[in-house]
Amino acid sequence: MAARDLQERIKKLIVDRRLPSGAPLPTEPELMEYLGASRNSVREALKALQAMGIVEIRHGFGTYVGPMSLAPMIEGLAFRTVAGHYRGEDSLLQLLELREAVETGLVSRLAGRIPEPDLGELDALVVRMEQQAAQGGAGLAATDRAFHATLYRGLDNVLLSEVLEAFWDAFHRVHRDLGGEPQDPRITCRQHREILDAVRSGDSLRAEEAIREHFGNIRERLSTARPQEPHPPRDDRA
Amino acid sequence: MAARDLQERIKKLIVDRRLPSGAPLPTEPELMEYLGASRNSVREALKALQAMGIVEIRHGFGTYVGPMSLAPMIEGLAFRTVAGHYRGEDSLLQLLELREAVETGLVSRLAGRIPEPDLGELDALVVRMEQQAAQGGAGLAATDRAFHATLYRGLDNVLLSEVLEAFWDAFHRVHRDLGGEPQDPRITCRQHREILDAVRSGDSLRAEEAIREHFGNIRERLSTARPQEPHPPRDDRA
DNA sequence: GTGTATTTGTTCGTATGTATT
DNA sequence: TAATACATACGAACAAATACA
Repeated sequence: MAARDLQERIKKLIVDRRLPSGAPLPTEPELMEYLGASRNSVREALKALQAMGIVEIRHGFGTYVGPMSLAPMIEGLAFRTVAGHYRGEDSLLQLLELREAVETGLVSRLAGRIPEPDLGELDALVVRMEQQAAQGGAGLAATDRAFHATLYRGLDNVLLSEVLEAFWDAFHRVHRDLGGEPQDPRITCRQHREILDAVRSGDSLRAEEAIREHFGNIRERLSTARPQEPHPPRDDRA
Repeated sequence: MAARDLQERIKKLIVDRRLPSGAPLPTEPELMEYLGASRNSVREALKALQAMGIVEIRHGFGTYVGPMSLAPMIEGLAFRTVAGHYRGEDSLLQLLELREAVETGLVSRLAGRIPEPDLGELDALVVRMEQQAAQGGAGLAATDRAFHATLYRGLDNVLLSEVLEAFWDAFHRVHRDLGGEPQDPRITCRQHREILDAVRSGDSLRAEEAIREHFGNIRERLSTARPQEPHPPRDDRA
């Protein structure tokens, strides 16, 4: 029996039965009978589906419908970027440009249309970012991530928000695993403040420019730091 | 031995040895010895990596480093969208809005900066599209895909282009599998012509508006056609 | 075209670890 | 603590596809 078919039939089973995220899947013996395949074949199919985030396997407990998050996409993007980097491509720069291209387009549409509570939250995030910058910079990355996530929440499109977060995660994971130098925290803070002021004022062009400058800063750090690195890479985590 | 580790160690092997796409991986017996695991465990790890597009397994031939394409991302997005649709979410609309948000931002940056040969190619594509529309509409989808791909080629970022194509593929695969009605070919042709004229003229706002109108057209077909569909879904292909 | 070696695909049986009851 | 159900892991065998002499 073709292994490729097994994956498709399990996916079909999830869709047909309208199983929501977290719903239990049939056990392996049940799947063996339902699919007419051996345990190993079923397991290989489940492993592949797990890698795509479609199912979730909990040891000694059972198999469940996955959270349908974009985590596998992050995984794939990150690996593609790391592998490309060590082969001499400027894959990390391309990933950064991808983020820049998407975010500049979005922020200009968003300027002046961010709900008040989100603006307040962004204020608080910038303040926290300034505190963390003054105290050595611990936790800065998380705050930066939250800032970008909150900024684009007003788009009211969960998928779009998740994609942006996925791009952020992939970039920062690769940047960290490759030992990239962190930004100057004060400059980063100032630029986030400027982004917030711009979108609050409703000036699309200014907001776009603020984002562009923010990314320009990161890009400079990227190109000046290491043209190529010969040392063995760190292992990236699950 | 944790199965999760095996995947990571195989990925690490690829990166450490700087294996390019298409390079042969060690055979399963070799991996068994190198990783100190049984054949079944090795195979499960390989299956998972295959699902992520990191390795490619060819029956009776060998295992190779994958093409690192975004095909798994398309697969994941498509399934997530289909599953969400049948659970009553407007996931397909969200996917369309994701494309619209990204493309409107990009086309305004691109207006007036598309190299002449690409403009000529776009011309030819619109002409072909009009021919296909007149002849019943066969092959229209492929031409539409090529139009969007060529349009954003000038961004000179392979990753960005691939991501956009991935979004296109995911949307159209789901739309087709869900039995969505095709657009009116004449309207589609006219809108693509307008997009081309706008970007050629260099008018950013006009280009943005043209893209928005194009997507607005698709969105209407989407919302009027089927609020919810109770019939069992088609199987989606590998 | 045949046969053989290599490599992946599939299956079975068995033992072990883990969580629920 | 014991019993049960489940996933995890290993080893061995045979089938199928491919390459090469």
